[in-house]
Amino acid sequence: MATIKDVAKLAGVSVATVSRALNDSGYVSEESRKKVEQAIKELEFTPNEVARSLFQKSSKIIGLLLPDISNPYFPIVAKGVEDRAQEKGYMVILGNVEDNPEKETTYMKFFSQYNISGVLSVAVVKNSRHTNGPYVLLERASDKEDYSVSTDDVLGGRLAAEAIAKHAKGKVIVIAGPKEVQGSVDRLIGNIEVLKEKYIDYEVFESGTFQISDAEKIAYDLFERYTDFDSVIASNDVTALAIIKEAHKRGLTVPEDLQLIGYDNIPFSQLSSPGLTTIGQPAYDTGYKGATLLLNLIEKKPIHNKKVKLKPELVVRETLRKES
Amino acid sequence: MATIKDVAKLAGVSVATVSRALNDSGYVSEESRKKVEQAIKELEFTPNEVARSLFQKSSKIIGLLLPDISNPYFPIVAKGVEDRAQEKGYMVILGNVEDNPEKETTYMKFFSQYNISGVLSVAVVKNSRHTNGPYVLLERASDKEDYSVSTDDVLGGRLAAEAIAKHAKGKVIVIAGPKEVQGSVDRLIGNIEVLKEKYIDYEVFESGTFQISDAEKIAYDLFERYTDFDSVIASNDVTALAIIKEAHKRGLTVPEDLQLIGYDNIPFSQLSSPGLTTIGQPAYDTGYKGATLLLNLIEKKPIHNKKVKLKPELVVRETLRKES
DNA sequence: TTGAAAGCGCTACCAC
DNA sequence: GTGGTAGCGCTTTCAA
Repeated sequence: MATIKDVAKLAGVSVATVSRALNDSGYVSEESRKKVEQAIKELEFTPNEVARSLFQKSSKIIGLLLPDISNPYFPIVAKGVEDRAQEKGYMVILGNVEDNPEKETTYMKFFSQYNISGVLSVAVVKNSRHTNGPYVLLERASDKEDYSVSTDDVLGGRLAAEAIAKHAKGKVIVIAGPKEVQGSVDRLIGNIEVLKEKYIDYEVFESGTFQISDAEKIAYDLFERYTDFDSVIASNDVTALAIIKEAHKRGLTVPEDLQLIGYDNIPFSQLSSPGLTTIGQPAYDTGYKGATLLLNLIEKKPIHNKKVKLKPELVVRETLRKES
Repeated sequence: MATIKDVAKLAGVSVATVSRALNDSGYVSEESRKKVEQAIKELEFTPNEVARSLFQKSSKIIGLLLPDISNPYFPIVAKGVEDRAQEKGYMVILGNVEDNPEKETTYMKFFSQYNISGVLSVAVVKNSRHTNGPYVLLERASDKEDYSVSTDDVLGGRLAAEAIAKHAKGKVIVIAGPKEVQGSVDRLIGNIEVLKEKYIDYEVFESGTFQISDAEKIAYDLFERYTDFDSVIASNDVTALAIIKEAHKRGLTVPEDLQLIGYDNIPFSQLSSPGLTTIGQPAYDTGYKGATLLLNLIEKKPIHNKKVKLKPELVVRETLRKES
């Protein structure tokens, strides 16, 4: 690897001049610039970012903390982050924290050891802000956090309940996600608001988890616990998919015997059969806009909007009954 | 952030001693070590990895190149890599290259700028070895590559075909993945070997892609093109799931009218209904063992096995007919 | 407009 | 056993 010294020698100037040319800082004569550019090309020189960040105390890397990379929703967020980061010449380091505060702490420590310039977090843990640097919360915004991009979950909850309400005949079961997650309580609020407005009979089933591995158990428990329902509002797509499967196992047809709606619009909700009607979370946008916000913070650009709110939308497929 | 100098001052020793204590290199008296440890604790000192890597010309970061992070198979691989890396105190930087050689080049350049100590690649692009450092290929091993961990795809292909053959009545359609990918040609070889051995009527349908977005089109084309088949061997689970859906749309029941088998055992194959019978690729193990191999390479430990081969296995669920 | 030189935090050599 | 110091590759004063 060629260094800035090699470039300087070849170009017949000092390293200081090369550095200035590299960063467009200070004065460099047209002539010197030409010579430097030529030398850079010849040596295939690329600046060593490690040395650069040692001096600047900040590297062009951002950290991304995800709760569960095997849940297909998060890779999409990650892709949004990655795309935006790459546009701005940043790399992203990914940390899978699995709702484990210890892993989160470990990562935050790593991050600061590497002079990471900012972090994006979808982690669930409260008070997890172990950094003084730029930090933006994704998806699970709390009131106290300064910067965040999240989806209007109350609205999403309303959308889901409205869609279900239109064709509900019997009781509606609402599956509630973990109470610690603001987003899932908001959805529940939205669900219930609508159900009450329309005087629809419902019951809330606490599932208390978002982990993919538990979805099947939830589905099983649901049918063991209740019998007199014909509609369910699931807390996420994974759960909804598990419920479809369990319903089929029990000889029920979807949506005739049981209609249901998911939440997230993960890629697979499209491939299930019947295709899952769900609420689309703008996963990619969340990542992309989150990264944009973070990068603006890092570059100390003026921020118009500390809390970006995205809108969810109803994605109609085949798990809701037709007009009845 | 406290630095090594602060520690030295507080402990009343030189920075050299602190460094030795930190790295267990050279002699440090018990007394000095105690004082240093005390000072470290007091100042909450953590070594600056950037400075360390500037000197060592290598950071405790490994790069992971993935072809498509939204394909649920890859996040599992990533998790295996991440777990192993974290055990050894390494971080992983993730790059989503989307079978795009340019993005791959960009990442490799980033990696070298950050003195990354090694890279793990599941990327499809040939001759993509833009590095002289430790490099291990995952999943898509070619003959020429020195280090790799991959699954025995011919065996996987055989397993799939054997399972299908047991209950095939009419023609079997074999969906072939992209020819550029060694793994998918190997699977096809395995498929055909068995089908020929058993004198089963089959046809090969070239799909030419692994991208999730194309799966539905492939499924549609399949039914438009052929009518006289009752079994399909899909090139991956995503495609298989799309075929189930298309079959249902056309009023066919699975597995009675159409039996099929996937490949990969992605998490969702379990949640589909009926549950998808498939060939399990040891995704997590691939990542975990790949990282182990890479880390051994980095630490210049003796390598027993340059090309690790993992065994696929049949995962029986509900898309194959019972004994007929 | 340019270059010499200091220094970012750390490691490793060498002398004591 | 220990400490002084050079130097990793870069940026940024400061003088010239």
